[in-house]
Amino acid sequence: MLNRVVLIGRLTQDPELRYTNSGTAVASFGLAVDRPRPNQAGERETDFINIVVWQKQAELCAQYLHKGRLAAVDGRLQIRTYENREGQKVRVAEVVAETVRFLDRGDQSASAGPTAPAARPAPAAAPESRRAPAPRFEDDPFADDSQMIDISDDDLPF
Amino acid sequence: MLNRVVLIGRLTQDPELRYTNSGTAVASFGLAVDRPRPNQAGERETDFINIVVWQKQAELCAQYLHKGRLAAVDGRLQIRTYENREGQKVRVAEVVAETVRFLDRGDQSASAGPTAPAARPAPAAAPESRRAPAPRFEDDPFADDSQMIDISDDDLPF
Amino acid sequence: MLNRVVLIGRLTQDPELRYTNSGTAVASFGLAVDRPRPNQAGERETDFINIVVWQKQAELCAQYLHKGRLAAVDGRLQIRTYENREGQKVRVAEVVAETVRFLDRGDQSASAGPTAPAARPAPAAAPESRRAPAPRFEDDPFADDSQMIDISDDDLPF
Amino acid sequence: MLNRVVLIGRLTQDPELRYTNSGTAVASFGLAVDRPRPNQAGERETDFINIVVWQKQAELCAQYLHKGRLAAVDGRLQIRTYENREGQKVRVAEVVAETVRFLDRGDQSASAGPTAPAARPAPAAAPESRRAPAPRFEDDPFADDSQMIDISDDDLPF
DNA sequence: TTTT
DNA sequence: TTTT
Repeated sequence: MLNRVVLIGRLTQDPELRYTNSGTAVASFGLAVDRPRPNQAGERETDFINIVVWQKQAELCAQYLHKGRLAAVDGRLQIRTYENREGQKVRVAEVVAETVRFLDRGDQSASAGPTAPAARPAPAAAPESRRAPAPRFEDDPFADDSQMIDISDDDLPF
Repeated sequence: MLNRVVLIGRLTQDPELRYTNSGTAVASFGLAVDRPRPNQAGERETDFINIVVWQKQAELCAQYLHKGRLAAVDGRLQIRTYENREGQKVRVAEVVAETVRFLDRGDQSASAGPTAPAARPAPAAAPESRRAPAPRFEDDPFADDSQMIDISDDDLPF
Repeated sequence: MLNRVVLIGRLTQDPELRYTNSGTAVASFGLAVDRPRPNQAGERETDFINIVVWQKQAELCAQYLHKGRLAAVDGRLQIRTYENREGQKVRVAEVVAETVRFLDRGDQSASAGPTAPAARPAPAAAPESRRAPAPRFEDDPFADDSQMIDISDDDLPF
Repeated sequence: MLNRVVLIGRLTQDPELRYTNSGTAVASFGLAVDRPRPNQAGERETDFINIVVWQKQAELCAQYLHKGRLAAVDGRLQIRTYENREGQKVRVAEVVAETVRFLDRGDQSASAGPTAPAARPAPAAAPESRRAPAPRFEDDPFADDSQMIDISDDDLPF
C-alpha cells in the first residue's frame, strides 16, 4: 500500500552493473548506514543494506559512485524470495532505489531519478561491448544471497 | 547516518509479545505490503516485512492489532546477523518501529510513539502474569529466522 | 536534492478538480494531520496541510475521496511563491503528492501512483464536458492563498 | 496520524539560536532544496524551506552548521498560524527536525537526534552568557513570517 | 477554510 | 530572505 525508505550511508563496494536479457541496466551495491547506540555514548551500530537501481540511474551509479562514497537513497523495501542450491527458500531484503543522490562532492553530478528526461533509454540499446564484462559473478558480493545471476525481465520494477 | 522507513500494510499474524531479561516489552509481527505490478495491469506484488516494536508500543500493538488489520509503521530498517544451528551466518531484515498507527477503525486508539507521555514505563514493571504465556517459540512465525528467542538487553534500540 | 514527505490524515474538504490550459488534471484538498501533544496527555495538535495531485491520480481523488476520509500521501514539500492582489509576495506550502492511498474502506480502490499503467493520459484528452464545471473559484478553499486560478503548464511537476 | 519529512539541501543562512523563557534552545535556518525540472533538461527548481530544531540539536546546529553547508533533515511538517501586525492570520510552514545530519565533511560530527544520550538537558541549564546575544530579532531572517520573537514554552514539541 |  |  505504501512503502518508502530513505537512507544515507557509504558504499561498501563499487556498484556492480549488469543487464537483463532485454538489455535493461541494473546496478547493485551495499550501503553502510550507521547510527548511534543510545545509552552507550560514542558507540555506533552499522546496518549493511543492499541497494538495487535500475535503468539510467544504474549506469550513473556505476559511473560516478565508488566504494566509500556517501550517498542518499530514496526507494522501497523489497523482500525477495528465492531457492538456493540446497533447495531452501531464502529471503533477501534490498532497497530498490527510485533516486540515488551523490553526496560527497560535485553534488550536481547526482542523477535525477525517475522523472528525469531520458530516464528510460531503449533497453536494447545496451551495447554489446558494455555487457561483456558485466556479470563477473565470482566476485559479486551480492551474488550469493541476492541471486541476481539470471535477472529476468519479470523482476523489472517499472 | 539516516535511516527512515514508512510502511502501510496488513498484519499477516497476531503480534507476538515477549520480554527481555530485564523486562522490556518487544512485539513482532509480519506486515504484508502490496504494490501494483506496473505494466501488468491489475496484478499486485506483495512484500512480507518483519516489524519489531518496543516498550509501551509493543504492548499496545499486542492489545489492539490483530491479523488482517491495516497499520502504518514509521521506523528504521535493521539488518540483523546471527548464526543458525548449522553455524551459518544469516541476515534478517526487519523494520524497528518508532511509531505504529492503527488504521482500520477507532484510529484514535492508535498508540502515540516515542514522544508520548509514559512511553517509557519502568521495564521491571512487566507483571509476571503477563510474561508467562508470552514466549511460545514453537509457533512463533519469526522464531526461525529472526532468532529472537533469547532477546538480550543489548538489542534495545533506545 | 532529496525531498520526501509522507502523511496520513483526514480530508478537510472534498477534493477540488481543475484542468490546466493544456488539459492536465490537478486536484487539491486539505489534509488534517494530528499528533499527540507530548506532556499534555490526551490533547492533540492538528496540522492542516494542502495537498496537490496531478494527472490520473487527481481524477481518482476527485472521484473517490471525500471530506472526512482517511488518506495517505507520499510526495514532496513545495514552497510556492506568488504575488497577491496587494502586490505582496506570499509563500504557500503544499505537498505535491506522488501517490495517494485511500485508507478508509475498499483499500483496493486506491490509485496506483506514477508507475501505474495509464498514469499519463494524453492531457488534451480532458473532455469539454468535464472541464466545464471544474473551476468554481468562488468557493475554492485554496483559491485565496494558493492562487491556482490560472494554472499554467509551467507548474507541471513532471 | 503520521507526518514524516526527509530533506537534503544547503543552508541559506547561518542557524539562528534562541532560547524559550524556560531556557530551552531553539535553532532555525533556511534550507535550499533543489530538484530537476523535468522536461526542461538541466534546469533546476529550488524550494526554500524553514527548519526548526530544538534542544541539544539546536546547539549543535548553531555550532557546526553554516550558510552553504549540506545537511539532511528528518522531521515533521508543521503549519503554524499566527496573527501579524495587521491582525491577519498568517500560516507558516516549517519542518520541525527530529534529526539533522551534517553532510559536508566530518560526518561523524553530526548530532544524534532524540534518542542520543544527554539529548534532553535540564532546560534551565542554558547559561546566562549564552542567552545574552541570542535574540537579535532585528536581523532575524525568520522573524517576519515565523514570529518566533516570543517563543512560548507552549510551542515545545516534546 | 478545517478532519474523526 | 535565499544555498552549490
